[in-house]
Amino acid sequence: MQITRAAEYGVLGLTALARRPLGEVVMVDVLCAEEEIPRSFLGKIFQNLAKAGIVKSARGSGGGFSLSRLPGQITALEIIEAIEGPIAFQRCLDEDLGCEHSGGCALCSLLAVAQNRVKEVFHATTLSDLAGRHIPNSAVTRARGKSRGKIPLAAA
Amino acid sequence: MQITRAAEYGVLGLTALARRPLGEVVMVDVLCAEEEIPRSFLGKIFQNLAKAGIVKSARGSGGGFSLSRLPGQITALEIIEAIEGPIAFQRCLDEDLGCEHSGGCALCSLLAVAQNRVKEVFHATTLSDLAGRHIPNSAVTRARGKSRGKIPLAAA
DNA sequence: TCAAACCGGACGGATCTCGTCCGGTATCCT
DNA sequence: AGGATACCGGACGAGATCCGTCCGGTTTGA
Ligand code: SF4
Ligand code: SF4
Repeated sequence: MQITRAAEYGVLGLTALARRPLGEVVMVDVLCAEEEIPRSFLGKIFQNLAKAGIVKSARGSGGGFSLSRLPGQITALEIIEAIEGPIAFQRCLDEDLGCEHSGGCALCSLLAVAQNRVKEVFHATTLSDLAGRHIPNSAVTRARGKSRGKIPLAAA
Repeated sequence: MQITRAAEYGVLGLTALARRPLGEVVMVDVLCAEEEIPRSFLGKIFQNLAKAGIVKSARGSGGGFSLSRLPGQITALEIIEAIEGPIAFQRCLDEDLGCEHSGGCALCSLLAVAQNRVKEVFHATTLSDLAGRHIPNSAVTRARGKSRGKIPLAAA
């Protein structure tokens, strides 16, 4: 019952991208430094994001990634499903290669509801929402290094 | 992003128990047969349920498990958390040994909401709800064996 | 031509999942 | 008392998944 780190890093990396004007091309090295994510891992994750059409990739020198849409038009659901695959609480809810029991199963009905609730939440949240209430990891660790105290909140 | 089989089996086993009058003592062998669950696995799962106070265990010959409360007073949340541990979408949401970033993280706020949605759903569903809309696995496979067709729905 | 940057798959250690097994203990029956 | 029965609890192990890393290949710009 957990989101993977890949999804977590993906979202974090995208917020770093969303902080910039639309279309600006940024290398994964820069994103990694800002959010303190292992470099080669984020590279791999962004490949999926590119394949899903959420970011555009530019190769060669001066290349990198750029958002392919406005942050307000990218939902958290899209991002997470692009990275983790479709969210499915149970095999019967994903593909129909699930068990034959589906028709009369106590769990299926319960899990279907629960799963749809989280999909709703993820669908209603956009990348710009996320970026808005986010403080980059690098800023957090810098502050912690200096003052060993509270981190000032962005929206407070 | 999945419920484990242990939780699935646990719920299924409990519905089998809930089909009987309150307090009736049933061996795990019987529960397993009804819901077609590996025997030694369900035994292990019911140990957790006993520890959580959801079922009572009776040892020795003629022993087994019995519900310790009315099915209407046992929530799905209880059952699942007894088996899987607390529902936590992310380490920072579980214990406070999470990352220092919590204060300004884009994900924490999103995941906290999503997680609470599923907790609500699980909390609002009781074992009697589940048992009511459930057809035992053994009945399903028997029907499939005979007719190779549709399984009649309980509530339709 | 050369260097920069992504692409894509292979790989490996760590952890978790799904069970099984077995000796121990409590209970009941005779 | 002596079995037989059934849960207890921990160890074990095969397999899958997670978390990254690595490296050779390809595209692009200078
Ligand atoms: S037993 Fe129920 S919840 Fe589990 S896979 Fe089958 S239909 Fe789905
Ligand atoms: S980065 Fe955010 S979501 Fe992830 S563990 Fe830290 S506070 Fe929680």
